[in-house]
Amino acid sequence: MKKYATPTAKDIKFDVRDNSPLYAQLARKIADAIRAGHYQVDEALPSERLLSESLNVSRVTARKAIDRLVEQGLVVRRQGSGNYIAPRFEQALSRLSSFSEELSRRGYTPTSRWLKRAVVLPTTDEQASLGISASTKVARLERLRLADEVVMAYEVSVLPQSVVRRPAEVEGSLYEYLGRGQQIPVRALQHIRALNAPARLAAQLGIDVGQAVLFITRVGFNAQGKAVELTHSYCRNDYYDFVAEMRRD
Amino acid sequence: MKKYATPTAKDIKFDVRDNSPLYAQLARKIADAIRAGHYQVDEALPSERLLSESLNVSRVTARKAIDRLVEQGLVVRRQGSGNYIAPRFEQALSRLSSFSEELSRRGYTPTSRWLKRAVVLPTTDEQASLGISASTKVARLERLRLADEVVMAYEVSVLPQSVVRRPAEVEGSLYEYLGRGQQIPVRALQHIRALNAPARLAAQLGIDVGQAVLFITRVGFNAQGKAVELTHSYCRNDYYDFVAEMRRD
DNA sequence: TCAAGATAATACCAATTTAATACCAAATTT
DNA sequence: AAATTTGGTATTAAATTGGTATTATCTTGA
Repeated sequence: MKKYATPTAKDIKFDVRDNSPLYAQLARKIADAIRAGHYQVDEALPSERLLSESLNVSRVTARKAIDRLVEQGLVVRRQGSGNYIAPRFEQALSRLSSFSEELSRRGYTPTSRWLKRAVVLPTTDEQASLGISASTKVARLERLRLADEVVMAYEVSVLPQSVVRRPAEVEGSLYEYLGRGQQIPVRALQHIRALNAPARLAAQLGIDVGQAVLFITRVGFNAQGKAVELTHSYCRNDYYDFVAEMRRD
Repeated sequence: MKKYATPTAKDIKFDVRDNSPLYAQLARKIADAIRAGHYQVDEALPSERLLSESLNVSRVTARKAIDRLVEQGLVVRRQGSGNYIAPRFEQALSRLSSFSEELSRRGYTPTSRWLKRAVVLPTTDEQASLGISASTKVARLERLRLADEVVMAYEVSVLPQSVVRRPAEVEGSLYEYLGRGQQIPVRALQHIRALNAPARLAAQLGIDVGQAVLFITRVGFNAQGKAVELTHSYCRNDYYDFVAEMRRD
């Protein structure tokens, strides 16, 4: 059998106790490797022949495995070229920076007025977003965000207690605090919506009731892909706007 | 025809574990170098011949790699002069997709109800955003955007007439139309704000006056870095939300 | 038990990439 | 203005890659 310089199939192994079809096992192994980040987006998988030879299966088997990955949207085929890792997470990439960092870069002085820093039990929404059980305690951080003494946003952050042991110690930048524990989010999904400010929020932001505000929900993931942060931001729209640079690829 | 005599470039791999074509690997390598700040904006890359000789690949391969960088908007070509790092490059990356593309990907059927497709003179704002003179005519496209027959957004796009000669011919996806003329935006700056819907907009979107809507202003740039699109979108917030994935780098 | 479907192997087909070569066109340098 | 350098384009051969049809075998369920 032909040997290759490196583990071509990138650590794909078969489980002898698994009696599901070979191609299904192979598909699962490759999918795991992709999700574990062993391949970059747009990188080619080993060719079907290479895969089949290095794993000692027929090419059709390897091919069927890849078929499954294509169905799952993990891989795209290109005849004559290869099978490529499909763009993940809709490939929407953008620089992730915290409120503090963003404002500092623009020359403002960011401050916080703390409303709450406590360890509590999570709501069901928070359990779902963070992937934790009902009994896993979380740190809940509520504060007003100010730029040069002007209230810009009301923000609620919820993080597993394992990530923020002593919430009261968080002072300025949450990300700065997290960075020390290697739990800083490297990826986040943000949902951006508009919202008519209800009475309590309006009072806190110092705006009229019903005024449109940006409502941003962010789930941040650490380097291991674990959700470590759920933040709801209610941003005054007249002082702050959200800028995104986008690219086509 | 000469046989691949010398150590064929096929054996040269920048990353032995990467099965991607050579030019793709090279493109990624150069892109990484650019992002790492090894080149200044406006600085020339090594010439194609120099690149190919120093890396022992054919000029076509080096050229294809650069092609990819140009498509990504990282590099601009100047015949007779060289390939230069594109201006205004920032590391904030996010996938740029049009309304149509976004909805299609989510399984909706996007349609448009056209309100206006005309060639007119630009407003001063539009002149500034697109970098054109007061006498340069523009195509103004106004439409309601629908997903599965439900009004999702009201959108106004303004483009230089040189880019859209016959506005009335634009039917579905604007980007699809632009793609044929090689003027498709590869980069865009979006400002996202919240807005209380004024009467006219509310009527068009079928919502109450004062209801919060997402107001998105987008300036799109083509591969040469020229502004080719200015689009204002007023999005119903209850049906559509804007999702952005962000990364730290 | 036996037939239908799933699974796997083999062989051949078609698209694409790589590469080499030659030459054109635009910009820069001398 | 001429020479040089740079990107732009076209053509062709060979190698590589995915695409597909066929067949044998195994598994599954009526």
